[in-house]
Amino acid sequence: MRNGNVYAAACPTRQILDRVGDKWAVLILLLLRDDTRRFNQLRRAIEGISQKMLSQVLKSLERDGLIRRRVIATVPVTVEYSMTPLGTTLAAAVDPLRDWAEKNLKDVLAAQRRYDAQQADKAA
Amino acid sequence: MRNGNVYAAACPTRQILDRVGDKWAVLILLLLRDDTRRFNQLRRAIEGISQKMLSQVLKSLERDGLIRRRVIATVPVTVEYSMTPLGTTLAAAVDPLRDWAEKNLKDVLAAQRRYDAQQADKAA
DNA sequence: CGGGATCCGCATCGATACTG
DNA sequence: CAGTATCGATGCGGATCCCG
Repeated sequence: MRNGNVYAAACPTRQILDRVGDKWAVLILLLLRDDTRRFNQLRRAIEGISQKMLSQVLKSLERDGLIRRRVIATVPVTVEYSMTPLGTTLAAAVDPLRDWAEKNLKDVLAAQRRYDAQQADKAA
Repeated sequence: MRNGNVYAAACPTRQILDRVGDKWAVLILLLLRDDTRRFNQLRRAIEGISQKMLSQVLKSLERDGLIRRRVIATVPVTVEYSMTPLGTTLAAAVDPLRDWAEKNLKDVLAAQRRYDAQQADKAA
Protein backbone atom coordinates (compact mmCIF):
# COMPACT_ATOMS: atom_id res chain seq x y z
CA MET A 1 0.00 0.00 0.00
CA ARG A 2 3.05 2.22 -0.02
CA ASN A 3 3.49 2.74 -3.71
CA GLY A 4 6.07 5.13 -5.01
CA ASN A 5 6.67 6.65 -1.61
CA VAL A 6 3.10 7.77 -1.31
CA TYR A 7 1.23 7.01 1.86
CA ALA A 8 -2.24 6.18 0.68
CA ALA A 9 -5.10 6.62 3.09
CA ALA A 10 -5.53 2.85 3.38
CA CYS A 11 -1.93 1.79 4.00
CA PRO A 12 -1.44 -0.44 7.05
CA THR A 13 0.83 2.04 8.73
CA ARG A 14 -1.88 4.65 8.68
CA GLN A 15 -4.58 2.30 9.82
CA ILE A 16 -2.54 1.07 12.76
CA LEU A 17 -1.36 4.56 13.57
CA ASP A 18 -4.94 5.66 13.84
CA ARG A 19 -5.26 3.22 16.71
CA VAL A 20 -1.86 3.49 18.27
CA GLY A 21 -2.21 7.21 17.84
CA ASP A 22 -4.75 7.02 20.59
CA LYS A 23 -2.59 7.78 23.57
CA TRP A 24 -4.91 5.98 25.98
CA ALA A 25 -4.83 2.79 23.98
CA VAL A 26 -1.07 2.51 24.18
CA LEU A 27 -0.98 3.19 27.90
CA ILE A 28 -3.56 0.49 28.49
CA LEU A 29 -1.60 -1.99 26.43
CA LEU A 30 1.56 -1.27 28.37
CA LEU A 31 -0.28 -1.68 31.67
CA LEU A 32 -2.05 -4.89 30.74
CA ARG A 33 1.15 -6.42 29.56
CA ASP A 34 2.43 -6.43 33.11
CA ASP A 35 -0.74 -7.79 34.60
CA THR A 36 -4.40 -8.64 34.22
CA ARG A 37 -6.40 -5.70 35.54
CA ARG A 38 -9.94 -4.68 36.32
CA PHE A 39 -11.81 -1.66 35.09
CA ASN A 40 -11.35 0.61 38.06
CA GLN A 41 -7.78 -0.54 38.54
CA LEU A 42 -7.01 0.73 35.07
CA ARG A 43 -8.89 3.91 35.74
CA ARG A 44 -6.81 4.65 38.78
CA ALA A 45 -3.62 3.66 37.02
CA ILE A 46 -4.11 6.13 34.20
CA GLU A 47 -4.26 9.61 35.56
CA GLY A 48 -6.83 11.78 33.91
CA ILE A 49 -8.83 9.26 31.89
CA SER A 50 -12.61 9.47 32.21
CA GLN A 51 -14.63 6.31 32.58
CA LYS A 52 -16.27 7.03 29.30
CA MET A 53 -12.96 7.12 27.49
CA LEU A 54 -11.68 4.05 29.30
CA SER A 55 -14.77 2.07 28.44
CA GLN A 56 -14.62 3.21 24.86
CA VAL A 57 -10.94 2.44 24.39
CA LEU A 58 -11.21 -0.94 26.07
CA LYS A 59 -14.01 -1.86 23.74
CA SER A 60 -12.06 -0.87 20.67
CA LEU A 61 -8.97 -2.74 21.85
CA GLU A 62 -11.09 -5.81 22.38
CA ARG A 63 -12.61 -5.39 18.96
CA ASP A 64 -9.15 -5.25 17.44
CA GLY A 65 -8.26 -8.52 19.14
CA LEU A 66 -5.56 -6.89 21.24
CA ILE A 67 -7.04 -7.49 24.67
CA ARG A 68 -9.46 -9.99 26.14
CA ARG A 69 -12.42 -9.23 28.39
CA ARG A 70 -13.50 -11.80 30.95
CA VAL A 71 -16.67 -11.36 32.95
CA ILE A 72 -16.70 -13.15 36.28
CA ALA A 73 -20.10 -13.75 37.84
CA THR A 74 -19.50 -12.41 41.32
CA VAL A 75 -21.67 -9.92 43.19
CA PRO A 76 -21.03 -7.27 42.21
CA VAL A 77 -19.73 -8.33 38.85
CA THR A 78 -15.99 -8.50 38.20
CA VAL A 79 -14.46 -7.87 34.80
CA GLU A 80 -10.87 -8.71 34.00
CA TYR A 81 -8.93 -7.36 31.10
CA SER A 82 -5.83 -9.12 29.83
CA MET A 83 -3.59 -9.20 26.79
CA THR A 84 -4.03 -11.46 23.82
CA PRO A 85 -0.96 -12.84 22.04
CA LEU A 86 -1.56 -10.30 19.28
CA GLY A 87 -1.72 -7.48 21.78
CA THR A 88 1.49 -8.67 23.36
CA THR A 89 3.33 -8.43 20.07
CA LEU A 90 2.00 -4.91 19.55
CA ALA A 91 3.10 -3.88 23.01
CA ALA A 92 6.54 -5.22 22.19
CA ALA A 93 6.58 -3.11 19.05
CA VAL A 94 5.72 -0.05 21.11
CA ASP A 95 8.54 -0.67 23.56
CA PRO A 96 11.29 1.02 21.56
CA LEU A 97 9.09 4.08 21.44
CA ARG A 98 8.67 4.19 25.18
CA ASP A 99 12.39 3.74 25.63
CA TRP A 100 13.00 6.54 23.18
CA ALA A 101 10.59 8.75 25.07
CA GLU A 102 12.30 8.21 28.39
CA LYS A 103 15.72 8.71 26.91
CA ASN A 104 15.04 11.74 24.74
CA LEU A 105 12.25 13.73 26.27
CA LYS A 106 14.60 16.26 27.79
CA ASP A 107 16.26 16.85 24.41
CA VAL A 108 12.85 17.49 22.90
CA LEU A 109 11.95 19.91 25.65
CA ALA A 110 15.27 21.69 25.22
CA ALA A 111 14.66 22.00 21.49
CA GLN A 112 11.28 23.50 22.22
CA ARG A 113 12.78 26.11 24.50
CA ARG A 114 15.36 27.03 21.88
CA TYR A 115 12.67 27.31 19.23
CA ASP A 116 10.39 29.41 21.39
CA ALA A 117 13.21 31.76 22.38
CA GLN A 118 14.08 32.23 18.72
CA GLN A 119 10.49 33.03 17.86
CA ALA A 120 10.32 35.53 20.69
CA ASP A 121 13.41 37.25 19.26
CA LYS A 122 11.88 37.54 15.82
CA ALA A 123 8.78 39.10 17.28
CA ALA A 124 10.90 41.77 18.94
CA MET B 1 7.37 9.55 36.32
CA ARG B 2 5.99 6.06 36.29
CA ASN B 3 5.62 5.50 39.99
CA GLY B 4 3.88 2.46 41.30
CA ASN B 5 2.54 1.49 37.91
CA VAL B 6 0.63 4.70 37.56
CA TYR B 7 0.96 6.66 34.37
CA ALA B 8 0.97 10.24 35.55
CA ALA B 9 -0.08 12.92 33.14
CA ALA B 10 3.48 14.19 32.88
CA CYS B 11 5.32 10.92 32.24
CA PRO B 12 7.63 10.93 29.21
CA THR B 13 5.70 8.17 27.53
CA ARG B 14 2.55 10.24 27.57
CA GLN B 15 4.25 13.39 26.41
CA ILE B 16 5.90 11.68 23.50
CA LEU B 17 2.76 9.76 22.68
CA ASP B 18 0.90 13.01 22.40
CA ARG B 19 3.21 13.86 19.55
CA VAL B 20 3.70 10.49 17.99
CA GLY B 21 -0.01 10.00 18.43
CA ASP B 22 -0.39 12.52 15.69
CA LYS B 23 -0.67 10.23 12.72
CA TRP B 24 0.58 12.85 10.31
CA ALA B 25 3.73 13.48 12.30
CA VAL B 26 4.85 9.90 12.11
CA LEU B 27 4.21 9.66 8.39
CA ILE B 28 6.24 12.78 7.79
CA LEU B 29 9.10 11.43 9.85
CA LEU B 30 9.12 8.19 7.92
CA LEU B 31 9.11 10.08 4.62
CA LEU B 32 11.83 12.51 5.55
CA ARG B 33 14.05 9.73 6.71
CA ASP B 34 14.32 8.51 3.16
CA ASP B 35 14.93 11.91 1.68
CA THR B 36 14.94 15.65 2.05
CA ARG B 37 11.64 16.94 0.75
CA ARG B 38 9.83 20.16 -0.05
CA PHE B 39 6.48 21.30 1.20
CA ASN B 40 4.38 20.33 -1.77
CA GLN B 41 6.29 17.12 -2.25
CA LEU B 42 5.22 16.09 1.22
CA ARG B 43 1.71 17.21 0.53
CA ARG B 44 1.46 15.02 -2.51
CA ALA B 45 3.13 12.12 -0.74
CA ILE B 46 0.62 12.05 2.08
CA GLU B 47 -2.81 11.43 0.72
CA GLY B 48 -5.49 13.47 2.38
CA ILE B 49 -3.48 15.96 4.41
CA SER B 50 -4.52 19.58 4.13
CA GLN B 51 -1.88 22.25 3.77
CA LYS B 52 -2.94 23.68 7.06
CA MET B 53 -2.29 20.42 8.86
CA LEU B 54 0.97 19.87 7.01
CA SER B 55 2.21 23.33 7.85
CA GLN B 56 1.14 22.92 11.45
CA VAL B 57 2.72 19.50 11.91
CA LEU B 58 5.96 20.53 10.22
CA LYS B 59 6.20 23.46 12.56
CA SER B 60 5.70 21.34 15.62
CA LEU B 61 8.20 18.76 14.45
CA GLU B 62 10.71 21.53 13.91
CA ARG B 63 9.96 22.91 17.33
CA ASP B 64 10.60 19.49 18.84
CA GLY B 65 13.99 19.37 17.14
CA LEU B 66 13.00 16.38 15.05
CA ILE B 67 13.26 17.97 11.62
CA ARG B 68 15.15 20.89 10.14
CA ARG B 69 13.73 23.60 7.90
CA ARG B 70 15.99 25.22 5.32
CA VAL B 71 14.84 28.22 3.32
CA ILE B 72 16.60 28.67 0.01
CA ALA B 73 16.43 32.13 -1.51
CA THR B 74 15.25 31.30 -5.00
CA VAL B 75 12.32 32.86 -6.83
CA PRO B 76 9.88 31.62 -5.87
CA VAL B 77 11.22 30.55 -2.53
CA THR B 78 12.24 26.93 -1.92
CA VAL B 79 11.95 25.29 1.47
CA GLU B 80 13.56 21.98 2.28
CA TYR B 81 12.70 19.77 5.19
CA SER B 82 15.11 17.15 6.45
CA MET B 83 15.72 14.98 9.48
CA THR B 84 17.82 15.91 12.46
CA PRO B 85 19.85 13.22 14.23
CA LEU B 86 17.26 13.25 17.00
CA GLY B 87 14.46 12.77 14.48
CA THR B 88 16.33 9.90 12.91
CA THR B 89 16.51 8.05 16.19
CA LEU B 90 12.78 8.56 16.72
CA ALA B 91 12.02 7.27 13.25
CA ALA B 92 14.08 4.20 14.09
CA ALA B 93 12.02 3.69 17.23
CA VAL B 94 8.86 3.86 15.15
CA ASP B 95 10.08 1.25 12.70
CA PRO B 96 9.03 -1.81 14.71
CA LEU B 97 5.57 -0.33 14.81
CA ARG B 98 5.37 0.02 11.07
CA ASP B 99 6.63 -3.50 10.63
CA TRP B 100 4.02 -4.72 13.09
CA ALA B 101 1.35 -2.84 11.19
CA GLU B 102 2.26 -4.40 7.88
CA LYS B 103 2.52 -7.86 9.37
CA ASN B 104 -0.58 -7.87 11.54
CA LEU B 105 -3.15 -5.57 9.99
CA LYS B 106 -5.08 -8.44 8.49
CA ASP B 107 -5.30 -10.18 11.87
CA VAL B 108 -6.68 -7.00 13.38
CA LEU B 109 -9.25 -6.65 10.62
CA ALA B 110 -10.24 -10.29 11.06
CA ALA B 111 -10.68 -9.77 14.80
CA GLN B 112 -12.90 -6.79 14.07
CA ARG B 113 -15.11 -8.85 11.78
CA ARG B 114 -15.43 -11.57 14.42
CA TYR B 115 -16.30 -9.01 17.07
CA ASP B 116 -18.86 -7.27 14.91
CA ALA B 117 -20.50 -10.54 13.93
CA GLN B 118 -20.77 -11.49 17.58
CA GLN B 119 -22.37 -8.18 18.45
CA ALA B 120 -24.85 -8.58 15.64
CA ASP B 121 -25.83 -11.97 17.07
CA LYS B 122 -26.43 -10.54 20.51
CA ALA B 123 -28.67 -7.88 19.07
CA ALA B 124 -30.83 -10.54 17.45
C1' DC C 1 6.16 27.90 -4.15
C1' DG C 2 5.24 27.91 0.69
C1' DG C 3 2.77 29.18 3.53
C1' DG C 4 -0.58 32.58 7.07
C1' DA C 5 -5.36 34.15 8.42
C1' DT C 6 -10.08 33.36 8.94
C1' DC C 7 -14.39 31.14 9.27
C1' DC C 8 -16.97 27.36 10.77
C1' DG C 9 -18.99 22.54 11.25
C1' DC C 10 -18.55 18.37 13.38
C1' DA C 11 -16.68 15.01 16.19
C1' DT C 12 -14.37 14.39 20.72
C1' DC C 13 -14.25 14.41 25.15
C1' DG C 14 -15.55 15.59 30.04
C1' DA C 15 -19.18 15.88 33.47
C1' DT C 16 -23.19 14.15 35.32
C1' DA C 17 -26.79 10.95 36.20
C1' DC C 18 -28.50 6.46 36.07
C1' DT C 19 -28.46 0.97 35.76
C1' DG C 20 -27.68 -4.28 36.25
C1' DC D 1 -18.17 -2.80 40.37
C1' DA D 2 -18.54 -1.87 35.65
C1' DG D 3 -20.37 0.24 32.82
C1' DT D 4 -24.44 3.07 29.50
C1' DA D 5 -26.97 7.44 28.26
C1' DT D 6 -27.37 12.12 27.55
C1' DC D 7 -25.88 16.78 27.19
C1' DG D 8 -22.92 20.50 26.29
C1' DA D 9 -18.55 22.87 25.46
C1' DT D 10 -14.32 23.20 22.69
C1' DG D 11 -11.12 22.61 19.69
C1' DC D 12 -9.49 20.02 15.68
C1' DG D 13 -9.29 20.11 11.15
C1' DG D 14 -11.12 21.24 6.33
C1' DA D 15 -12.20 24.90 3.01
C1' DT D 16 -11.27 29.16 1.23
C1' DC D 17 -8.88 33.39 0.36
C1' DC D 18 -4.78 35.90 0.35
C1' DC D 19 0.27 37.24 0.52
C1' DG D 20 5.65 37.49 -0.14
